[in-house]
Amino acid sequence: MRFSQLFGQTLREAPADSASAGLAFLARAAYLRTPSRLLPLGQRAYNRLSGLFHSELDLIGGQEISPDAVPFALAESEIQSYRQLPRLLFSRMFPGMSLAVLAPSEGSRDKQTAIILESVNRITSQLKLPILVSASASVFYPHIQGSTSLLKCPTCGYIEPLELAQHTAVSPSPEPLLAAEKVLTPECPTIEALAGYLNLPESRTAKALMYMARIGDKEEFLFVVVRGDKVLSLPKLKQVTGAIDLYPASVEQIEAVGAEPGYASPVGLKNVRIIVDELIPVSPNLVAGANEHGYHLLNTNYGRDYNASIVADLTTSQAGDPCPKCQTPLESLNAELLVSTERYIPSVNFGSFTDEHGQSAPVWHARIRIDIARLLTSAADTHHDDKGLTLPAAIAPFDVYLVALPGKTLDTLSAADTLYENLQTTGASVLYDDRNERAGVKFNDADLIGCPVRITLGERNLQNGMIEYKLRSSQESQLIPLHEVISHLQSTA
RNA sequence: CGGGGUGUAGCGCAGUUGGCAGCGCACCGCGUUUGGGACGCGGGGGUCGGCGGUUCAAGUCCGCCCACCCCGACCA
Repeated sequence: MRFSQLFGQTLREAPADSASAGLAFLARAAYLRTPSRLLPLGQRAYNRLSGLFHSELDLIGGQEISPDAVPFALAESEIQSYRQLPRLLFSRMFPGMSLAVLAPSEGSRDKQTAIILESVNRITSQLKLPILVSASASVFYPHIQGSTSLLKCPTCGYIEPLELAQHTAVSPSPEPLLAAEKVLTPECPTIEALAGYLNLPESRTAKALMYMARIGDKEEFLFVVVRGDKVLSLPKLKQVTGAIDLYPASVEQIEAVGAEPGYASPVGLKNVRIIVDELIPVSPNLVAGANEHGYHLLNTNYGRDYNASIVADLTTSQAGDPCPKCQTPLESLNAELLVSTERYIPSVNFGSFTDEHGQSAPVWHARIRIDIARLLTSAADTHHDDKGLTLPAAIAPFDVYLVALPGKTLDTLSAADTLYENLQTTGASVLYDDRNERAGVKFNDADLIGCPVRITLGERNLQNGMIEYKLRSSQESQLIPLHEVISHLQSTA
């Protein structure tokens, strides 16, 4: 590629709202304008990164399908026998890759997932990217400005996003159950107001949350109860209910099931799917709504006053909570999600097959999304210096940055043209800076864009038949005879 | 959800008591330069985030909305 033909220009100053140093350099170096708007240089780096994953997936039997082919639907129509499992499908669609594991059992699926994570790990270690793998098999890039909050155990290394971290089981409080009692609680539609009015800690209250859930092709009203001091985790609620989508119920929908917005309670509700957090059954004598405007009930107790169809861990953790593995207080950190893993509970819509014993069995699915665009920005955050990008050779947009400096007596430009042609015939990708610019401009852009090798053809050295050969990663350059450039490049590459 | 901030040329920014929309970089032309972001002269480029209001006159004042950034909090 001749630089004079390149689409997109380098910037002397980064956009003011650049989210990170790496993103600032990617914008300055004309790789991209925003993380989702790649320019040709950025697309080349993206393609190389994508190619690394493609090669790894080939090695472990991954097979590509078109981006709009739905793996669930394909499994239903194509999988008949246990001999056809497990399979790994993938498709490519910006900003990354979507993988689907189809397996004959939970164990097989998790094994396939682990194999994929090993492949991801080989690439991230090749690129020298520091990553964290969560207990739920997602991959994160730790970054101070990351948009995901993780909890990490400093002792055993347990890592999980805030919303998914498990809680340690709490044994029931020995407190005797008291009789329920209706009390007047004016102007107390929130837990904070209620706890303040009754002069009780928020942990002595039960909080009701109402959602409409899309489960399969049906819509269902969910009445969720968590303790007043806890925050509901929507991802956990999705997991335990199998809901694809959740959204808050409207006032009309709440009233339709017999509850009172602001003073809602599971006590006395009929024909409603009640789901409670696991802390509720072990927390006696909680204050809950009375389903009557302005009133709450003291001393409600799970099991005595109401029951639920599901009792599960439903709340978000926070820094300081005990590690579920070793009880050490968890620490929080920010990170970017690079690879997300979702493991599904089998469903009739996911396909079934005949197993070794002639019995019908459901297909187990996992979906893994690799965010290649974010991997690129993470690589830029990891690999840069004060002059620009220093991306690993495997994902740099070009192998060689060829600088031609015009001379007074020698025709350096046609010498550079020839070298450019010759380099390309060896298979090297070359960004040839043929612009009519001063040397400083070219060198600065070379540092900014960060191709692993820089070759400079100038009159000063060409008089002696030499060119200047410099690695982006090193400070010094070396002089090499012009006719040995190609062999030198091949021996060091 | 609340509070604060920002929004003006591709990028970075200035714009005072309301009075012709500016600067640096980038871009175009000519000339001089030419090994680490040159210089001179000339030039082009604007829905001042959007809608409405006040006013003879709004980038500027008022109201509403949108987007992004920072901080905080979070619910039936």
